[in-house]
Amino acid sequence: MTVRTRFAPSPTGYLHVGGARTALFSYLFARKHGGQFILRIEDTDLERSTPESVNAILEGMTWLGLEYDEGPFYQTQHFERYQAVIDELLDKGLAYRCTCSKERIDKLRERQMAAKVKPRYDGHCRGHKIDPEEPHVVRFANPVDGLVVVDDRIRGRVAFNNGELDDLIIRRSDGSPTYNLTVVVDDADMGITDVIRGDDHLGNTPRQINILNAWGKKPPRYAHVPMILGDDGSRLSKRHGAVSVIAYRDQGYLPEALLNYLVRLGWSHGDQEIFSLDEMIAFFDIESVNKAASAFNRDKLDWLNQHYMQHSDPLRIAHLLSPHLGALDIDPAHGPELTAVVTAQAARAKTLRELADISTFIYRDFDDYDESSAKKHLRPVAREPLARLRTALEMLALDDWKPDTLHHVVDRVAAELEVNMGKVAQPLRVAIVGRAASPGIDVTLQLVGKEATLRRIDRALAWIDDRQSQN
RNA sequence: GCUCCCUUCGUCUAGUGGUUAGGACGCUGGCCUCUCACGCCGGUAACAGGGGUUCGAAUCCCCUAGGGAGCGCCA
Repeated sequence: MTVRTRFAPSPTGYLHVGGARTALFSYLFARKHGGQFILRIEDTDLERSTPESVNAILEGMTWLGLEYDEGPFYQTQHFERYQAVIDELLDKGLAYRCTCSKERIDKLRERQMAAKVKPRYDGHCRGHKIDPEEPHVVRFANPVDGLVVVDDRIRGRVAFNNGELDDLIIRRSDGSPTYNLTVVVDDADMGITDVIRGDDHLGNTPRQINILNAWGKKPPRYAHVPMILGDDGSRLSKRHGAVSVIAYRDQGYLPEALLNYLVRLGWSHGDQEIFSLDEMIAFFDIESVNKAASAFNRDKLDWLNQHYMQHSDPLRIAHLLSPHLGALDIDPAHGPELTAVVTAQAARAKTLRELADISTFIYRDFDDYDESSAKKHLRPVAREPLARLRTALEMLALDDWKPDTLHHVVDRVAAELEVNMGKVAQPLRVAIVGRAASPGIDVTLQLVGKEATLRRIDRALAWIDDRQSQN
């Protein structure tokens, strides 16, 4: 039987990192076994489902590159099928109509909590003859005794006592089917062989297995993956920063970095940290996913993101960087080759956004000098080196405005003045960049260009003079 | 309250009866060096606690503690 997995989010919000990891695991499992990965939107909650959320989920999946072979399917389009199955269950006496009021159920729950027992429906309407015309819900007649065993690929064997389970509602009084019924029907109809989902569903699994068994279908294999926690160990939420996959994109993270980060959360392959998608597919093993929840750690994501910015094709990074420059009102067309910027700066930033941020000096004059940098390097002693640099650089032909010649010029000025390279390069750097950090001085000058370089040296000279005259 | 699940450095993890408990992020010392990064070398730091089983337990069993999820006419 060929493996078929699915990712089945409910469209009540964006695609968050926990869902993304579940999707990734399902995707990898399917790919590894040469099977299919299916996307199914669980939109049966008409109240909370929105088309915006559907779009956000699809957008997130696309950005991550988690390609599905079938779908997206929408449960709202399967309503007739669900009704048919419920009717079938009703006909066979595997489900029954129930007219218990919410008030009665609430009271029952209250009493049970007070008696320190697990709140559950008491089967009051079981065996009652109820007129289908009367307002009612349909409940699944759960087995009263015996054991349901979930043979989970991650959790191992988890047994539930049927006595703990109650007769869950499978059709609401408005006629709509409920979650536990719809998943079961869709998974069976779609031939899903392996259900990989969040472990908040572990408790639903025995109920679903019971429905499947009653209905005469073979349950799929299950794998319940633990949840992702915030960096403080509590449930991941907005207050931990971004949880939406799209927010990571907007902040300048690379999809491969997020994927790589996520795959290592709860799973490992020896000591390997860096995984291409192909390697993930080759090595991923659902059985070795950890049982414990894990905390999301931004620092490690940053490290991976920088790694990929540094080691990916500069042309691709350049394309992805472009919009971030645009957000800073910079048109990269007016400047050096973007790939040159990427090559020079990638090792200096954690995100594309930061990469854009530290590269603005290449495109336009900075506003103010970084205070401590200017104080340290634009002192009166820097006047002479800067003046000499200006003269020497001005004489350079545009064709010679290249790293090696530029390096020679700076080197020569330092030699003439019999000072260290740093005494010359640092004032120059602050003059050009506005602060004391940038790529090598030769590369920095090349990226900025001759015209801006001379202009900024003049500005620095004026600044030094101005400052001196004030004292 | 009840049911189920979980517990190795701060964090992600390796480890499946015998290891100086390994790697990675972070932090940190150094090297490289025109700066900042990158890179390289080194350091810091963990088996939740208690009982067993065993010649020997991070590894097996039990208990305790702590954490989590579920107990919807949500998914």
